[in-house]
Amino acid sequence: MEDLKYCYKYPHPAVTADCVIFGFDGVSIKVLLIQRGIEPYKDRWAFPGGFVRMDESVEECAKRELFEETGLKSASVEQFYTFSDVNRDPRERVITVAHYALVKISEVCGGDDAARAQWFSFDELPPLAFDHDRILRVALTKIKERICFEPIGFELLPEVFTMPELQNLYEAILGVKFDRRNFYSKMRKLEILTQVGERPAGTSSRIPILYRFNPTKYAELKNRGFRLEF
Amino acid sequence: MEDLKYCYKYPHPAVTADCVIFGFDGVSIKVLLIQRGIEPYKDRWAFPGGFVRMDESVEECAKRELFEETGLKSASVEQFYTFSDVNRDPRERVITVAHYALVKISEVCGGDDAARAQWFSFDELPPLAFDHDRILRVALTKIKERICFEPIGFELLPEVFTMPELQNLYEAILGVKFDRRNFYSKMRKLEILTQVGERPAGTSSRIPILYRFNPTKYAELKNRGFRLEF
DNA sequence: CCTTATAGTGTCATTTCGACACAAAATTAA
DNA sequence: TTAATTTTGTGTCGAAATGACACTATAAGG
Repeated sequence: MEDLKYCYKYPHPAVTADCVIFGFDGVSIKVLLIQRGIEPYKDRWAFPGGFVRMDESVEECAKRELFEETGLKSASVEQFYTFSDVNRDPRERVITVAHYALVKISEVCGGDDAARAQWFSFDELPPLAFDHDRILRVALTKIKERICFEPIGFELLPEVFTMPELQNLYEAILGVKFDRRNFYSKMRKLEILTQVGERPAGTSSRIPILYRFNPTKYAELKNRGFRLEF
Repeated sequence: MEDLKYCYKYPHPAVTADCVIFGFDGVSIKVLLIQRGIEPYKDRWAFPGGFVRMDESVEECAKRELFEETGLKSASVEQFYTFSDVNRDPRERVITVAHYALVKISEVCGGDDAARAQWFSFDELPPLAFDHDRILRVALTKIKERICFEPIGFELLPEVFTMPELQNLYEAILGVKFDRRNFYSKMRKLEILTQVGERPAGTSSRIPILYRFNPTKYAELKNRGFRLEF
């Protein structure tokens, strides 16, 4: 018999923090999953996550687990929903605060810490542990909502990117197609992009222009209040 | 010494569900608070809420506590954020899943169950217990975001209401002023309002037209996908 | 009875949105 | 090598939406 040394007058649920990690490879959105090494759901794929310690908030827990299990240090870890169905974990009552993180996919491709971590696109998802399929669906919904208020795309793209890449990202997240020319002018009007280097030729070329996200301009824009319409 | 009969191998936080209840009296937004009868923060005002039982989800808990403490049975109870700062409760580690509810203010004015419940507007708020002032600020932010996607106003207004009332509600929530005439045409174009009865006079009168929210029309609109712009 | 405040409606200029065509350079195929 | 194709960047133009604004009628208040 194990020693049960933490005792309470009333029953307490366990609390975990899980982390849905989104990446973008230039074409489609990916999710980072970890293959479980222990029961329950041994060998099934799941989101990084773990039990909340008594000296950390759930956000801190999510960041810690993210780092421990994937080596990632992402600033943009944000909770989006708390899943509390009574039987969502077969071991005991576990309530999980689900977070999402947006990372540049290059930061984790060298899987040193992340021996059992792997990127999946949505059309090749393996069966997930626990209720993680539901968590993923909710995460996607929240991301879609958020992209209309904040240019979260720039956390998914490399430092320097092209306009077609940015459009692909928006199309992949929202699941729609945009007119390329209208997307260009809309983005240019926001004035949150800085052109990097010179355009290769005089007027137009097939080599795309490189851009960088301009956080200063974005802060100004956000202060004025705005809405990204798509 | 009390009997501590629920024991675990690892420490578990307590989990509560709190409920920020919004109402609207035709002029300004109100919050329903309950005066605490016990320590800690005895006699301070707080949101209805309580500990999550092992056989209920946090949403069920929020609805149950809401009913037990105010007599309200509101369908629109929705979680919006989980607060997990380590020392937010002096008794023990308590993580709370915060919800908000939108209710018609008339449903609770007869305070039978709610002896210690009282509506407050934002400019006359008493000091709140725990971190409930922070919870309220976050709740307000979430409500503002949501009103742009769903016509939540109708859960706050009586069954039958006037256009000026509806505009006052939007202005109170978003904290801005709209041009009355533009607001009218924008609302009329949505086609989610049904006129109730006849207009008093031939062309214009000072007696406002009564409207009712049309859930069928709204469902159609929502299926098409839409955005309330303000 | 007169003044004031509020309710309803429509106009019009400006801006935005969304469909669309063209030219230049790189890639691919022949 | 040459021609066809793909990709990138930019501008136009009509339709639709936005936002400022004026007028009339009636109820309320003094």
